[in-house]
Amino acid sequence: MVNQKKPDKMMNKQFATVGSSTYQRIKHDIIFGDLKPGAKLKLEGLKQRYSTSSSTLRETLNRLASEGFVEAPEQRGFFVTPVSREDLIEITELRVLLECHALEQSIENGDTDWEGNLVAAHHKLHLMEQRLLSGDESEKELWKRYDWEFHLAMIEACNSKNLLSLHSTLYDKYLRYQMLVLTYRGDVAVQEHKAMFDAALARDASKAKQLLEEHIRNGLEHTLAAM
Amino acid sequence: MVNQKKPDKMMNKQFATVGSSTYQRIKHDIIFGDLKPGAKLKLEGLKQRYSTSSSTLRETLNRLASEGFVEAPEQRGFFVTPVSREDLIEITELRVLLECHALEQSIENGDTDWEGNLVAAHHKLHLMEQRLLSGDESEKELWKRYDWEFHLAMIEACNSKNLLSLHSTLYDKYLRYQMLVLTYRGDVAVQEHKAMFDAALARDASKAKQLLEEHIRNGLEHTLAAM
DNA sequence: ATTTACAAGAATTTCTGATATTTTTAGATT
DNA sequence: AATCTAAAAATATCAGAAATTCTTGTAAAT
Repeated sequence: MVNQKKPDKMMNKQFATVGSSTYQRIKHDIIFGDLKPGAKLKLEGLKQRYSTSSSTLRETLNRLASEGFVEAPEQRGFFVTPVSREDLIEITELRVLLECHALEQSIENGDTDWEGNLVAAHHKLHLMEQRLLSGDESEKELWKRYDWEFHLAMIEACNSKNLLSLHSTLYDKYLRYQMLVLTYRGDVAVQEHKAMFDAALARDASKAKQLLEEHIRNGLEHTLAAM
Repeated sequence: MVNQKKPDKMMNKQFATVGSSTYQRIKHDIIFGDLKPGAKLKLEGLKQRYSTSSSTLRETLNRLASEGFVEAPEQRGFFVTPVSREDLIEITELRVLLECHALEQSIENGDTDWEGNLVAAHHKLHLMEQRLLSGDESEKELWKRYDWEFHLAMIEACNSKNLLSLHSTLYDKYLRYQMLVLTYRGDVAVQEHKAMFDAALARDASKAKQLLEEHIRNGLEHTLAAM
């Protein structure tokens, strides 16, 4: 007999509650630019757009405000956090600091599972990059997902939930800037990924860190130039 | 509790809205242990305790959840985030990483205002430490405020709002652990503060970083031993 | 004795609607 | 152009109720 505990709930497993679904959707729309930087977020409008009530919306917006995707000046409502060159530079510097540190720890602690996961993540990213190089730019979201999963796989064995959590938020903030300029660095980025991947598997933490730092900084230059 | 003073025209209004006041109060009660780690936060009870409605409370708890002071498992309500040795170690490592980096930047960029602020902050901290050494442990909140203001003054010229914001949250999390064991390291900490202060004023970034790292790690050992 | 099943009760999530307060706007005045 | 004020818009807060989910105690089954 197949063991199916709760077949009816498994369908809606993706987003259990209206609250978390709304959170995901608004965050997505901010990161992918559907909600423009600086835009006023009027409760009335959002109620319509996301088919939900003001209580749920205010909870969501408060969460996003505390993460830095939304600004909530006292008694003046909510705004999408504006973008700026300075902010992008700050975000990037922090990402270099945290991600490099996490990478070092991860390379030190990573076990066989970590390696396996990393190989898989790099493979999937590489396949996607081939498609992008051949001109198929149709699936930006998928591309960024694989990029995220690769970077996460690299640092996942760092042994610090707090660090992974901070890094995840930073990555999302960086991602918004990337989506804003919306260009692909092409073959260069592919090679950088491959080099980092090799250094990590070879457990060469020092080299991996250096490559990662260059990779992130190159991305910054590319994005700054396009702003 | 970390408290930014706002030199506004309306100083008499400590907290403008019910929401922000409730936020401050609950955060304070978590950090200072009035709301115990792991405790269930029942809406009914909180409504009474903080004299506010469930909407406002849910907004507040969502914010605190996103900062990591509260856990909000889906459809099971809210809990004060539990404590653990591992978490304390993670927090400490992150604080070393971020605060040392910020200190380096700050020493590099700090101008005359920065120096003046730092001198003042260290002076106030030092006065308070003298009182503590002479046995007057009556004002722990004040002591921690001066400690915070000193550490903040050290890194305030780092030129990164994002970094200062992350650091502030980390400091608060670390503070909860300190308040949990509630002991004073005494003369040793006083000397560490003085040495860091001198190195920072002398613009010796490398030495200041090293001293800061030791200072934070010594605090960790002290807290771990008392847990 | 331990596990399973299920119904009653408790708690949470979500929504509606109402009120007080504050901010924004638009028009009038200087 | 700058300022003031009244009206309109938006926000913050609250109370309460419906729907859903979780918890728990008790009975039934293994």
